[in-house]
Amino acid sequence: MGPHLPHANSNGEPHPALKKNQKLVRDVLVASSAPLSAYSILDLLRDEGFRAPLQVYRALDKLMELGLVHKLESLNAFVACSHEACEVNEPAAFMICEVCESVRELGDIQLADHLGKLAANHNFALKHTTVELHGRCKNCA
Amino acid sequence: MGPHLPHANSNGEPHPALKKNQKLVRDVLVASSAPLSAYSILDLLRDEGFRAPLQVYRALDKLMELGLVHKLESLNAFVACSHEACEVNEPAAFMICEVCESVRELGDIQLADHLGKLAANHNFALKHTTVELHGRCKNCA
DNA sequence: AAATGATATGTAATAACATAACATTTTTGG
DNA sequence: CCAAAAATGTTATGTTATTACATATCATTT
Ligand SMILES: [Zn+2]
Ligand SMILES: [Zn+2]
Ligand SMILES: [Zn+2]
Ligand SMILES: [Zn+2]
Repeated sequence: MGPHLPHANSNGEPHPALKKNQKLVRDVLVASSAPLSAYSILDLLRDEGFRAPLQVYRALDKLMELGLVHKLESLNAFVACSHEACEVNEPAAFMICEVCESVRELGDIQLADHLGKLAANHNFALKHTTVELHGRCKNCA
Repeated sequence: MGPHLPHANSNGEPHPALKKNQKLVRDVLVASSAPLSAYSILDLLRDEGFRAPLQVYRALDKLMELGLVHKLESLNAFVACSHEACEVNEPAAFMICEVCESVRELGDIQLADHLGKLAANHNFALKHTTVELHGRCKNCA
């Protein structure tokens, strides 16, 4: 706890407020080509001092809140956001390859629109959508 | 094959081949207004002789294969199909109320179409889609 | 009827995913 | 500096799902 902290934000980081654990978790997700489970992340961060699942889940919760990470419900796994951060404008869909495990995050306006109208037609107040497409990617077809 | 098998289907059942456990599991799902976790189903079937999770999971696997039951990935829970059985024509989407836990299964052709084209545009061989809408239903808004 | 093979079921143990509860440290704002 | 708030560390526990192996049931073949 040095007296004269440089005190971040002098840099151009889009999300300067990330804490140590949050940054570590985000980094392993960004570096990974496939989605990672919370426990995989835990294993990858043992050397950085991680000991318990909660350290991972707490970081993930915050990162998801910031739109920097998304959860793939059908895999119980997590991916870094492909964009700067989705935040308000939610991701529309994920295409998940069952062979190479690659994930592509799509921001299809028309799809979001369609789902919005679908909900409206049923007087359903839409809060959050989960759209996950499983199959084989271009390379693995 | 056997000489004189009555060979089911003399009755009007859409899926005559259901085994005892499969029928029990299906019945509790049909009777439930909310989706049920596998362990809830297990508890509900203690009196019928169920003792272990696998009895439930095996029945669920078969029922899902037949299109009689669907899994809600975002809840880790299961619902009976609202139709006779989805089988080939997959369900398009589920609207899930966060208040009353009601689930409405939708078979929106246009949505299925849109997702199909989206996949095709990316040379993605689509096998299965998960679309789950979270929010508040008409009654709970 | 007896043997076979395929499917369904029973049971115990364990793996995988996630949260509760509480103590301690760090950060932040006055 | 100080108090409040946020983040972290740690243990224990809860929840969801699968592996492994034994047994039973039923249709076909001998
Ligand atoms: Zn995103
Ligand atoms: Zn692939
Ligand atoms: Zn259905
Ligand atoms: Zn409702």
